[in-house]
Amino acid sequence: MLTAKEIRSGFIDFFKDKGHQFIPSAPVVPIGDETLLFTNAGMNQFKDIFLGLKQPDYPRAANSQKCIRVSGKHNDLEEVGLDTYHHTFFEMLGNWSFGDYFKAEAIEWAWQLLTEVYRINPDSLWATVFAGDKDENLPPDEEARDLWPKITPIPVDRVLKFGKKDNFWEMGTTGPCGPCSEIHIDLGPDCCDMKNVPGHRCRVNGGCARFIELWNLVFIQFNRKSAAQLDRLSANYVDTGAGLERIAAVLQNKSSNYDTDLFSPIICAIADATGHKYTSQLQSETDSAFRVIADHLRSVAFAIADGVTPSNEGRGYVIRRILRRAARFGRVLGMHEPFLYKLVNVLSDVMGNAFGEIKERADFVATVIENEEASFGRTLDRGLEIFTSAAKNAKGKTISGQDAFMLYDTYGFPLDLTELMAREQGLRVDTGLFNELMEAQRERARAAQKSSTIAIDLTGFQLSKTDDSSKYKTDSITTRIHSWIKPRGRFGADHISGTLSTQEASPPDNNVYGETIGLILEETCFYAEAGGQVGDGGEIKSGVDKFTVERTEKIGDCVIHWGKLAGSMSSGQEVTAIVDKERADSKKNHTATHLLQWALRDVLGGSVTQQGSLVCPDYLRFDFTCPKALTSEQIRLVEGRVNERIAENIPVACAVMPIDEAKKLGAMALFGEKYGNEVRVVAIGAEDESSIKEAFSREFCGGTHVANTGEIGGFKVIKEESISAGVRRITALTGRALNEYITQQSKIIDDLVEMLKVPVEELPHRVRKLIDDNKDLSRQLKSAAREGKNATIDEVSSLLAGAEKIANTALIVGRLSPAPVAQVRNAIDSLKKKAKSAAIVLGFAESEDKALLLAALTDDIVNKGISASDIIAEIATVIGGSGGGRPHLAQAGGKDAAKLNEALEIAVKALEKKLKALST
RNA sequence: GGGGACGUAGCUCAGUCGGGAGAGCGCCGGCUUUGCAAGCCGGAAGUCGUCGGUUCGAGUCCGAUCGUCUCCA
Repeated sequence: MLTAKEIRSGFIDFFKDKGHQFIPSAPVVPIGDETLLFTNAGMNQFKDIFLGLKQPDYPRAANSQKCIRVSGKHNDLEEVGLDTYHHTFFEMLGNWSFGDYFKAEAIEWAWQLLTEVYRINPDSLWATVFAGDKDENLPPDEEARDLWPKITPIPVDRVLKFGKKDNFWEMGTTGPCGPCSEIHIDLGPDCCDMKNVPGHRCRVNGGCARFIELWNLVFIQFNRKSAAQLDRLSANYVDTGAGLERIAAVLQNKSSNYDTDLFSPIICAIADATGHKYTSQLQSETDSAFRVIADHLRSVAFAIADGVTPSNEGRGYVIRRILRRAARFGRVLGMHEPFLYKLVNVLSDVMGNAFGEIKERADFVATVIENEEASFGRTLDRGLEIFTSAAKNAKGKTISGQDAFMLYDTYGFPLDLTELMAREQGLRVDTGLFNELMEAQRERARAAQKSSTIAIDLTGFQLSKTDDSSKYKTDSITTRIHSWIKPRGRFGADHISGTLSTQEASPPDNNVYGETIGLILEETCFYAEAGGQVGDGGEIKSGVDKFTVERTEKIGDCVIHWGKLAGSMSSGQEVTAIVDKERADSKKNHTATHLLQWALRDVLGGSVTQQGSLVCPDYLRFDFTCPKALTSEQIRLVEGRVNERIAENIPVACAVMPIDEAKKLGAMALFGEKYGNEVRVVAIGAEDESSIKEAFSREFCGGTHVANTGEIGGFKVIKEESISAGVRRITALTGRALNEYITQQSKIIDDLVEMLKVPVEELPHRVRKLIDDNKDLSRQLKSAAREGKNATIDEVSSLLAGAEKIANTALIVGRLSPAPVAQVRNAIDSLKKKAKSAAIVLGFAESEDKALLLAALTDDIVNKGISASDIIAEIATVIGGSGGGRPHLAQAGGKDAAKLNEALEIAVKALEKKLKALST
């Protein structure tokens, strides 16, 4: 029996024999492709070739591609675990022809591999071809239909025709597309899982498990320009895909992918960890949990190894959702504490040979998973409390849709968990309303999305290859204009040559006044955004005519300068391209980034790995793996190391070499980054190419760098923060920006010195003392008020002595000297205790235009229906203010301090009246 | 990119209509006990995330900002 490892290498070796270049799997995170969350097919990394944006390095290629399918057109997330073959993570075996061989060879080799190498019984295989589509004006693929029986021993009656849904492949709404031909296998009547479905008949594409698709051969021969327009491509491509997991199941004679040796070690490890047994049953709840966990572990682990960490947006959010789904199914198996992270080692054993990254980063992956599991535990705990109150709110035994949605949307508590717990208490959940609210949320997000996405579709433009090698050598060159990209409508664009102008007299088609357009040169010294370094800005000039470059982008091999034209320029015209002076700042920041990475590894150890970086003229940012925050001591050490190297004015050399040679030299590559066969190595500490071995820092890098570290001028970390579990971010400054920063900081210090009138070095001590004194004083004030050791109490006591009494209630009204309100309130409290029964109104003037009044009543008076807030409201108007409070205490403020005495007199009269009314 | 929630004592949180900053746990002291656990009595502990606004008065209302959690794309 073939192992999965043998099946994988068998595939690759077979196609190597047929002249194919083996291309390693691209990362599951597509670099520089924001249209795609995750790599979801083998062809992703060749997309630019199919789009005609890039020339292939080889005419034929083969690989086994790591794929994740969780969103968009192929969303299998909710299906996983319920059947034997849906996965969020899988490997796609594929072979490609880029304008080389076509249908005949693709069919012949697929058949040969399946029947001769994998030794599948030819009698069980079926083929399908495209039947054509009248609405689309697409002819049937007669060529493929004729080839099958001609090239292979398959009988004509086992070559079936299917429509557009099954046998026509499209990448998106536009772009390359073509008919496809699939190979299916008949596993025999026993494998049908739809025997109970009335009217079911086992057949190819019939929906049951007896016939399954093994391999899809796509023949790309058209380019879709619009829904109505389909053009024939000049070159034909072959793009094939076969799921490794499925083939392994067939060849290992298993009815489920989860029973193959790709999964069984993981399933065993889950059994060990949970104490449950896996019985390979479809209807079993615990077995489904096993499958979900095994599948999700693979997605999450590979995504993390390729640089995604759980977060609340984008790819990171998808990973969080998958991981939490796995954790939740873990609860079905009784696991309430983190345990998924323990499975990473087993996964690394199974997959580590084919995909080294999972082995190298196993510890990091496990740490990230463990943290995320723990965080999910906290989310659930909090959700449980909120669920309890939602359950109390339930009317008519139904938890409202709003409550269920709030639990989900705000607190991340899964709906099915809400439903499960509701059932346990004999309650239902209003899922109808929940779904409505969910849809409204989606609609909001979609509506907001439209206005912000500006993606210009350049499909099928056959863009030229720009020679941009001089970007490393110079900031200005003389060259010629090749062509233009002119945006049209919202997402479309035209690729044109000729003259564009901003002069009023020019024809409307050529007038681009105020528009952002793309300029393509024959050669350029502009650096296009890549590897974390932002694209250059600058000018492209010819006499008085000027094109201002705002941003530079590389699509395929073509460098596009986006910006605005002033004047008039034509294709073929000679121009001078000049990069902004800011480029020099980017160079400093980029070399400093390499020094930073070296220093971090020096101080923190070799486990520091780059997770991402941003180099722009103003600052640099570096993300790296590190379990906890750096101490200020560590940051100082790192800064010191970098600044030492800058002071030593060490030379920086760059060299282009084969990737194997670069690896041998120990140059650091970026995880999750894809490299070609030739890589550029930037070495700090090497005089020239020949001495690269002597450099202390060697990195794969296509960016621009200073020639000597001394040019950097200085380095300072201004921020250290966490961006997700296990990943820290450092932001730092060099050169010009650092100078500006220092100037600004020292101005602040100067201001403080001026304000506090102390020498600089005593500043911290002085501020500390101010804070301490302040704290001390407010504490003293508080305790003085509490202990009654203040003038207000004395004043108030003397008022009590001379107070009028109405039916045993003391009527205390008087004016006090200014005091803090809290102190007066406190005095009132002690007064109330002494007087037993009292009505109190006190006032004082804080300043000429600010007076305060307080009214208070003992409880016995309050109980008889008099309210302090009524009294305060009445007298507050006298001093031109307003106020309020509660029945036993109220306060008011006003602007007219001169009328304070008048207000107090009115208070006396009002209280006398009320108290007398009570006593009669 | 667009929503929602949260930020109050060392920790977990309450704080209604804008009107005296609170509880439980923990901490400190005393008593009880051979000791421990426990109990009783007492005590300390706060920039209510930060900044600004409205108001006589803001933990509470409004705006900005930082941080944490969460959903959607």
